[in-house]
Formats: sequence, structure tokens, C-alpha cells
Amino acid sequence: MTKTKRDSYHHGDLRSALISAAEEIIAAEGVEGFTLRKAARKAGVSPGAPTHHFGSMAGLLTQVARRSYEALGKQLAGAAEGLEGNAALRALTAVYVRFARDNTGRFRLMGRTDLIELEDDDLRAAVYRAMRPLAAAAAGTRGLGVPTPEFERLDPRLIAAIVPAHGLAHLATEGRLAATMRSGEVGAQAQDTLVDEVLRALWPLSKPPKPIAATQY
Amino acid sequence: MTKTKRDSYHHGDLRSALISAAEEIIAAEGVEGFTLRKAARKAGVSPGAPTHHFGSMAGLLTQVARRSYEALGKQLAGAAEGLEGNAALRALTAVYVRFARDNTGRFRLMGRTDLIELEDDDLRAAVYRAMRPLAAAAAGTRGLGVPTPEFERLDPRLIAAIVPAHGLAHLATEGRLAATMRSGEVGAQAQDTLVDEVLRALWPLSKPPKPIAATQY
DNA sequence: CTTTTTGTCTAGACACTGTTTAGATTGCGT
DNA sequence: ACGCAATCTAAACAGTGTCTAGACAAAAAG
Repeated sequence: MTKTKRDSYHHGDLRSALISAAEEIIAAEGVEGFTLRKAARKAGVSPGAPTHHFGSMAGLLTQVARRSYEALGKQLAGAAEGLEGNAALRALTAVYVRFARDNTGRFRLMGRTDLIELEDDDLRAAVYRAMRPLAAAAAGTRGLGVPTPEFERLDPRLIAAIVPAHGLAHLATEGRLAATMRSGEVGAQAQDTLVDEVLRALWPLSKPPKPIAATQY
Repeated sequence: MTKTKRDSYHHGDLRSALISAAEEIIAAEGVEGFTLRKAARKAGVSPGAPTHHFGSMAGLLTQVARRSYEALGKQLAGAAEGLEGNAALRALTAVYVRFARDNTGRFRLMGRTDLIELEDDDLRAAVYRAMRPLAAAAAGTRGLGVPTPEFERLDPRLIAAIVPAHGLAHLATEGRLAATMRSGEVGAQAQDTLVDEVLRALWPLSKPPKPIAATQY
């Protein structure tokens, strides 16, 4: 498909070709289907070639993870447009979960600390930038200071804003949301409304109506 | 260490010996350090022997995951003793996160859908039993019906009770909680209080005090 | 007490994997 | 134009999970 052809001994742009190949493999077969040799074959290059550009397999996958965080950040950036408070938080969380569900391979990779180099500076920066809309929404909602550029002095309430998104995303990609329902596999939109209901339980828009606050809140 | 000795051609209890060996390897070197051949070597048996008992590597790891869920369930069972409402939920969540942090290898395995057989009936039953205290606490808190034995008709508010635990546990085991703090690695008890503060933000005990409800809730 | 049958395990092979080494090939700066 | 540095190949190494044949032992059947 994207098998970049070789016109000469040197490739020309092997580095980005390998990243693209890895992204395609992961999208098609998941992280567990990825193989460094497969990526090399797809780029039309020998098995040892990637080492020179990325040092190791983790080096290549770190770049894929970085780009994935950038993609996630791009989707989150515009999700809270014109929304405030818990409505913004809920919208952002829904986008987060949808990204995980629609890009299961990449999302799984982002959580695989054994496959990527977590201490990579570019990766860390991408993570921060991706999470920024969530943090900003939480800050706007609860009157917190804007988070510092390095996640320093991270307020627990900011983490509280990320936790439901992360938890729901993992449940969704692990198939638990579907597995726990009687119908077995559950459709995408049914899953969306389920997520929405969960978020409504965690973050009521205004004062909770009768049924939720029934016993105590 | 636990290397079960061979007195005869047959092992005697190879099945459980392999499970124990796998658990020890995972505890010592993590899931990424586990290898079927390593487990076979530890049990003093040839590389092909495990296949007969478990069919494949996933078969063996499924048993490890099942036992891990049983261990988690045992810890959760007594955690909400004498507690009610959001206090019970918070206590259970704290135990859940502590289990993930103290048994990182097993917890990571439980989420690796590529390494275990998710459709295994025993595993599914163990998952249900482990999660039951959380569901019961949520039901008690919010006046829901007791969850049915097969997770049928799973109420979104029950999922909402599990989501923070799952999210925090993954953040903790991925090193994100530590990574996001300036100090780098963060101590266990500091992490505990952080978790507690997050839970307090999500599930206030009574009517939230001044600072949280400042803007809107 | 023998014989057969059944369940266990071994030995060896197969097709892979990521990474290393030494060497061939090329483009670039001077 | 030449030398140097960057880039890629080819072959090998130590592993991996799984499959096939066959060796061995224990339990069941006669």
C-alpha cells in the first residue's frame, strides 16, 4: 500500500516512512500485531535498518505514540468550544473516549510503558499539550489556577478531571463496556450514550434532579 | 526457588506448578518479562509441556489473571466494612488503586486482552465476583437495585463507581501520577493521599464545603 | 498378575522475533 | 575530485511460541 519504493541504495526519507508504516500496521493489526521487521518490510528495507534511525523498536514506537498524543490533542482542542463548567468536562471526556474507541491500536500503545520510552522529552511535551484542554476546563470549572507548563504542582482536582476519561477509555478498549452488557457486543452509539450517562452521574450539570440525590449526595 | 523437583518422568502436579511459576515470574519481572519457556524451565520441564495443560500461553496466563481477580476481590471484600455511601466507595477505590500499585505485574496482565482469553467463563465469573463489592456500594449509595449475577442490565451509575478506580489504577501503574509531579518518583503514602484528594473531589462526603462549590457544581 | 489404554512429558524442528556485527554503497562538504 | 560521514545490506545470534513424533509411566481392563 504505502510501500515506499526504492529508487536507489539510500531510501531518502526512511525515518518518516518507517513511522507511517508502523502507524498503518498498528491501525490494521493492533499493537500486538506490530513487528519491527514488518515495518521494515513495508518500507522495503532490511531488518536492521530501523535501528540506525531509532536505536531500538521502542524508539520507533515512541514516535508513533508522540504523534498519537498530538492527534488526540487536536481532537480535544476544539471539543469544548463554547462550553463551560461540567458541560465542557463532559464533552472533552466523551471525545477522549471516542478517540480511544476509534483508535484502539494507538491508544493501547500510549499505555504500554514497556514498548515506548516514557522519559522521552518530546513525548512528555506532547502528553502535556494533549491534556491541556482537560486541565483548562477543570481549572475554569472549579476556580483553579491555570496549570503550569510542566504539570508541576498538579492539583488533585485536575487529576480528578482526567481520571474518568482515562478509566472509561480503558474500559471501552478492553471491551469491558461491551462485555458487561447482556447483548455482548454493543454498538458505537449505544456506547456513546452509556458514556454520557456515566458522565452525568459523575458530573451533574446543575443541582442533581430527584433520582440521583435521593439517598445522599 | 520454587523449582519443583522431578522424581519421576511425570511431574505429578505440573499444572499448578506452572501457574505458580508464572505468578512468580510476573511478580519479579513484570508481564513483559514473562516467557512460557521461562515458566517451563522454572518447573523443570520441557518447553512443549505447558501446551498440553493450557493449550497455549494465553491459557496459562488466563489462569493467572483469574487468580489475580480473586486476590483483588478478597481485598475489596473487607474494605467497606462498616462504611456507607460515598465513604464506602472511596475506601473501595483506594484499595483498588493500592492493589494495582502493589501488584503492578498482575494488574497489567489483567488489562492485556491480547495475552489472556477474555471469553473464558471462569475468568468472567472471577471478574464479576471481584467487582461485586464496588457495585454493591454504589447500589447502596444511590438507591439502585442489587446488580444481577451476570452484570446484566448494568446501570451507568454502577459503571460510574468503577471508572474512577480503574482510571486511577491505570494512571498509577503507568507512572503518570509520579511522572506528573515535579519530584519525579513519588512515595507510596504521598500517592495515597493524592488518591484520597482526587476521590474527595469526585465524591464529596456531605455537601461540598466552600472552595469546591465556588463556581458551580 | 498381565495387558491394554490413556494421559504426560521429551526431543527436535519450524518459522518467527529484535538486535548486533562487518561490510557495501551513496551523498555531501570541502 | 576526493575523503568523510551517513546510510543501508547481509548474515548471524540468541531467543520466542507452537507443532509433530515418539518415549515413558500410571491407571484400567482382562
